[in-house]
Amino acid sequence: MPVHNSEIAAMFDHVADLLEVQSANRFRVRAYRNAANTIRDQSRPMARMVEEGADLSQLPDIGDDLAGKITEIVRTGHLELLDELSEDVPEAIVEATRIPGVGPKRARALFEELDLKSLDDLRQAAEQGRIADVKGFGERTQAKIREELAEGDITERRFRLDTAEDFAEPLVAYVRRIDGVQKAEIAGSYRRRKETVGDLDILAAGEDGGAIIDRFVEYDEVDKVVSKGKTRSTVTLRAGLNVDLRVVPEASWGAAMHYFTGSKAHNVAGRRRAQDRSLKLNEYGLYDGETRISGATEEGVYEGIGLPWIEPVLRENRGEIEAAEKGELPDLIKPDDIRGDLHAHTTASDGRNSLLEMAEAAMERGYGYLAITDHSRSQTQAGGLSADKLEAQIDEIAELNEGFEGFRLLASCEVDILENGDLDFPDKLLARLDLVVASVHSKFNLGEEAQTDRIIRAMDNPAVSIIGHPTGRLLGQRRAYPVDMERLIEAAGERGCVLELNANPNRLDLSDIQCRMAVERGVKIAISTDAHATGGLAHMRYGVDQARRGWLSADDVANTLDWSDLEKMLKRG
DNA sequence: GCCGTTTTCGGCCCGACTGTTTTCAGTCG
Ligand SMILES: Nc1nc2c(ncn2[C@H]2C[C@H](O)[C@@H](COP(=O)(O)OP(=O)(O)OP(=O)(O)O)O2)c(=O)[nH]1
Ligand SMILES: [Mg+2]
Ligand SMILES: [Mg+2]
Ligand SMILES: [Zn+2]
Repeated sequence: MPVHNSEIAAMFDHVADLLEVQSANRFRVRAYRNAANTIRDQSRPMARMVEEGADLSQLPDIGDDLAGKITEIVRTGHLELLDELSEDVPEAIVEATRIPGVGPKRARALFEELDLKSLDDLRQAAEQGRIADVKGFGERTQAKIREELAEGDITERRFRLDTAEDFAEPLVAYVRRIDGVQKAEIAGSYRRRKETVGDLDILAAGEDGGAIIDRFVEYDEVDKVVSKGKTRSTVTLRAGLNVDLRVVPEASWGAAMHYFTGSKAHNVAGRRRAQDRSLKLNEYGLYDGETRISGATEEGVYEGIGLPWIEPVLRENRGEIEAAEKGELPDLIKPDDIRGDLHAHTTASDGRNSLLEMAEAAMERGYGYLAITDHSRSQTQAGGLSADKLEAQIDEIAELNEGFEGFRLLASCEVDILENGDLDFPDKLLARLDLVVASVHSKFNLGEEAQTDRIIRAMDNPAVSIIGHPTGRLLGQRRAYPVDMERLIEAAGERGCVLELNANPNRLDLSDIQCRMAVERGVKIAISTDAHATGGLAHMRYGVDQARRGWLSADDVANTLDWSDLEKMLKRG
């Protein structure tokens, strides 16, 4: 699959950036951005859809023109419009718009007035005091640009959800203690439980926003106050994380939660629905003319635009509004539905706790089972087990199980998928296990087709129950290895294999969209923590949240079954 | 550039903060 959706989307976003610098019609700019989002959200590759002759203009926000441009990109690898725009607009202007407070208009003005060629030119101009000479710019803007560029890195940094929690929980507790704050909640992508967050968005209810914000910016961890008004403020924490605080009267709480939870696309869709009903929706309420008809609760806001309340995890404008309208919202899986964990390590390989300790921790969580999945022999750096050691572990598990009531350890392993798709233990040994998790831990750069073939070949072995962390990505550290997810899912479906949703907040592999595609094709998902210590079992909630973002219900998830049912489900042909 | 059971043309979400502004455009959420 030569051109990926993410690349097509990036090209459309780039077109939008360049058009914006040229002061093109802003709705045309928005059309490219909307199309980019649509493409990014598709589980199927555009390239494959073009190949099949699908009508791309059926996709939301893709019309005949953009369908043609997608086809052009798929066929040629290029977009003529983008090539032309790139000749006319220096890339450095687009780069400059990444400086907070500098948008397309001001970036272009600076580059043209001062005849700049690069970001480094801009930095020098700021240092030499030439920016303040440009009409419409002053000392403050100049100082801000100088500071931002001196700090070096202007690329947007995103934080893992678990990292964000460490900052968010004490901060929202602080906000709740501020005089005059009636209540406060974290909204934004954090409330939607996105795998990474760009910032923290905190909503507070109170009458005197100015006073509340004065206290907010005094928070110990605040490094810089970016902006500060009567209803909203932005600060940067020492860790580099931005925090937006929004303060509204309690009567607007629901509308403001709706607004601040987003996503932006979900908000815009909701506001358009309001328009269609001759109403107006903003963060203060839903209005019929001057009259507020709702706003205190989210339920009231949704009701006013003819919808049931929608779970925050679904608010991405990926069909949830249409589903809500038809009363077809999914019955999302809940943490309580989880009956056990199917991926965990012990001191036998690279874990930090014993079989018994892991078992006790699992029982404490109310589980009926825990699969012990230590590494296989090729994983020498991760303490991979020899065949003998695994045999011994199987016996040890059997012995321990005799002492448990209403709980059992499952004898398993996380067996390496070797380069040719063979497994790292002999079939005879694998046959003794309750289930087998097979994972790729080496040769990430085989190329998409070979990598996909490799994993499918592993699934050809009927011993394989689950494919572990199917893309190998590490959030913020390592990209997924190239793999054809649609083909992988189809193959898993044909073979009765389960795909793992690795719940470690460092992985969350599969993604929300991939989970959704899998269950749409009838493939079950195992939400597994890959715990390397007893504490790791608690990562389950991240996996459940990710599953919810993928529209999964309990029925779609293998480890919502009791072991007796799960055992039957895992049995292959 | 997209879209439409009241439209195939004329709309396109709506509001806060900033800086340099003499009345608001730009940027951002
Ligand atoms: N109506 C409307 N709401 C917006 C717009 N931009 C942002 N919002 C709302 C929805 C967002 O979820 C919320 C917080 O904005 P953020 O920029 O922090 O986005 P979000 O938290 O969704 O993602 P993030 O992980 O921070 O990048 O504000 C907009 O242009 N219009
Ligand atoms: Mg945010
Ligand atoms: Mg924000
Ligand atoms: Zn692994």
